[in-house]
Amino acid sequence: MSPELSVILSDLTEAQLAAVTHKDGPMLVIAGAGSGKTRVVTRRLAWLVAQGVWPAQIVAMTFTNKAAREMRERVSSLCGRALPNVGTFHSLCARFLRQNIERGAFGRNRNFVIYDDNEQQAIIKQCLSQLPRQNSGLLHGKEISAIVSKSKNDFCSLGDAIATLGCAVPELALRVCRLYEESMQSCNAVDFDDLLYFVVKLLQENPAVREIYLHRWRYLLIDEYQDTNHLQYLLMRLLTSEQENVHVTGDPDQCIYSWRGADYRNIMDFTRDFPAAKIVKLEQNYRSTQNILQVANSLIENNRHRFAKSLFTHNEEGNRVEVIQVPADRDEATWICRTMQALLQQGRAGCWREMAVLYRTNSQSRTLEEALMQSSIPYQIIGGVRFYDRREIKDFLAVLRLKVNPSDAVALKRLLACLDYGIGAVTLAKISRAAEAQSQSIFAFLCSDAFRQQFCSGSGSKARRLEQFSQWCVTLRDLQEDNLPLLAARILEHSGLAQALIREYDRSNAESRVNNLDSLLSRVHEFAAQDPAAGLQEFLSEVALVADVDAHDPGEDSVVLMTLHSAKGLEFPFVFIAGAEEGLLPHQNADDLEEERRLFYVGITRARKNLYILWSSSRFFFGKSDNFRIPSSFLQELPPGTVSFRQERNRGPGRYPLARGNRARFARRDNDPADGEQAPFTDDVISIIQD
DNA sequence: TGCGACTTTTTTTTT
DNA sequence: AAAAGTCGCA
Repeated sequence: MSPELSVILSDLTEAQLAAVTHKDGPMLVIAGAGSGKTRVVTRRLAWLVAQGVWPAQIVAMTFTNKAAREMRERVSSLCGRALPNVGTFHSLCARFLRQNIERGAFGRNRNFVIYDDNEQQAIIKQCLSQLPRQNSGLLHGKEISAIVSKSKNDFCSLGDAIATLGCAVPELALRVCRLYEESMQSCNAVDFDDLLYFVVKLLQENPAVREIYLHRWRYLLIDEYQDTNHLQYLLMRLLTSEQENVHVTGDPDQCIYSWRGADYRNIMDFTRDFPAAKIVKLEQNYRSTQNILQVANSLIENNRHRFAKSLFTHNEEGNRVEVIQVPADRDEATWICRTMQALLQQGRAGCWREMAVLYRTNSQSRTLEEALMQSSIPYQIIGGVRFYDRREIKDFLAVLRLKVNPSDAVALKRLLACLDYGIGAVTLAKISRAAEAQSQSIFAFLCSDAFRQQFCSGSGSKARRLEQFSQWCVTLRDLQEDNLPLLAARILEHSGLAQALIREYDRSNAESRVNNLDSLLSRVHEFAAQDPAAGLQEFLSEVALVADVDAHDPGEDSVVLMTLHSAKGLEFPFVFIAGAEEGLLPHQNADDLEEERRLFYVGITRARKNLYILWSSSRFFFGKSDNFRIPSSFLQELPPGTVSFRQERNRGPGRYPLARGNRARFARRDNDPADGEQAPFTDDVISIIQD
């Protein structure tokens, strides 16, 4: 055996070895939480390369960039080769469409832009506002996006999607949905779902194109298969040839995205789809203590719809899982901080990054954040407001997008709102109509002489402002530069965004926003360094597809805060699950109790050593306090011998002085013990940790 | 026509 | 508590 191969095959159990050394034909790997799935997947990829498969013939699809990046890095360190086709469903499809979109009849060209949810909503609102007066207000933007998304993810007609989802005004909804698709096309834009939808359409309607890719891509691997939806299933089928070299891995107990169309029946039915499939079950857990695993097992056994599977471990028994009741959400946060500090002081935890707080909703992070700041505990929050969602960043991105794609009406509208030319929605609508009459994009029209004749010939200040804006557009259009970072810098400079920010905000506030603009520029630098051939368009594509979890930096020594959803695939020695209350976990709006249970299961199985589950008798919602919270019904499903329940009666004195208006103080990370705001739980915490 | 002050709604999870 | 949406004034 070559030394390389012996590394690839070292330290594997029999089951893992079977999964790793499977070459041709379909395979299903049912991989329980912590059973070494990532290891199996990366070893198999390296093994295929060692068998002589070209890296370019392997396609591996994941849900997050982080998972893809990790896979690429591990494989390249195992076999020294880079795998070019490892990526998320969305990024691989985006790349495919850049090369092939003009082969389909989608009305888009290769410069298409990807609209995120906010931009999608902007388009939908515009469509809604075009409706006759008496009809406005009958439909919500969210309803429309839900219909559009469902029709693509289920690959069904808009009419069917409307019927399934139910709508008070179905005909009207249908009209708006069609209007939406037209507007997207006229902006040369696609939404997230379109990325996959168009690829599936294209492969279906173009057998010749499909043949090319089947020949090029010989081995298909799909990670987290339990979370695939019908559209992704169709994509998988289209990319699988008669040889059926398709390898999927997943865990039905961790299907937590059914609200996005994920259907765990895909994984259940895999052997029906591919009768020749070999199945490997990985049931030994290498991550958690026996106690944690027992808690997880007995919880998930309450689900009726599942694939029989029971995880076991040879790890030590470990501490009992703690369930703690606190009086209020602030106390929950304080208790967590105190416990974290105690864990570190006692040397039980080696550093901050070994600890994570998981919760059901992003809004829960605020209270936790305040307590962490006050305790001077370094933290990173994953999710909530993304860097790329910040106002000033989106403004900057809008200029870049307009430069690449002059049809981007949403970007144009956004810019008019933030650069104060004093041009509002009404004027823009007028210009838009005039542009349409000339069958030009708005941006192209703004640059034209026709626009100046029509709108700038008057002598008023308005005509002057429009003329100035027209000039601004022309300059933007004509900016030329081969060097990507330099181009971005010149565009920013020309945009006048920084000046507009300084005008709008007081000095200190503007400063951090201008800094954010600069840090976007440095991201362009990093991007260009990584991929020198890439242009603005590639940068924008990548930016549109980054997820919250992708921002998680495991190298940074800080406590991690994130939703239970984002935590899938990660592990931490010490895990705190906050807000285990009825209405929150399970969430009141959830329509599948079993999925909520799986979500809790995912949270529990993230923990290696210690697991703390908290619930609070009162909590702030929508600015009001709910004082009658009851514990999650899931807590009753935990095995009593393995869990210890306790009630924390003390109220943290920190709650009152910190109530409001003191954010600025938190921002300074100085925790002065003399100010009497030390939390009162220290003794209790130590007793918990010692038992 | 544009903008600021007021009122209403919203928070489930995300590529 | 924050964001979005509505209304009315300059």
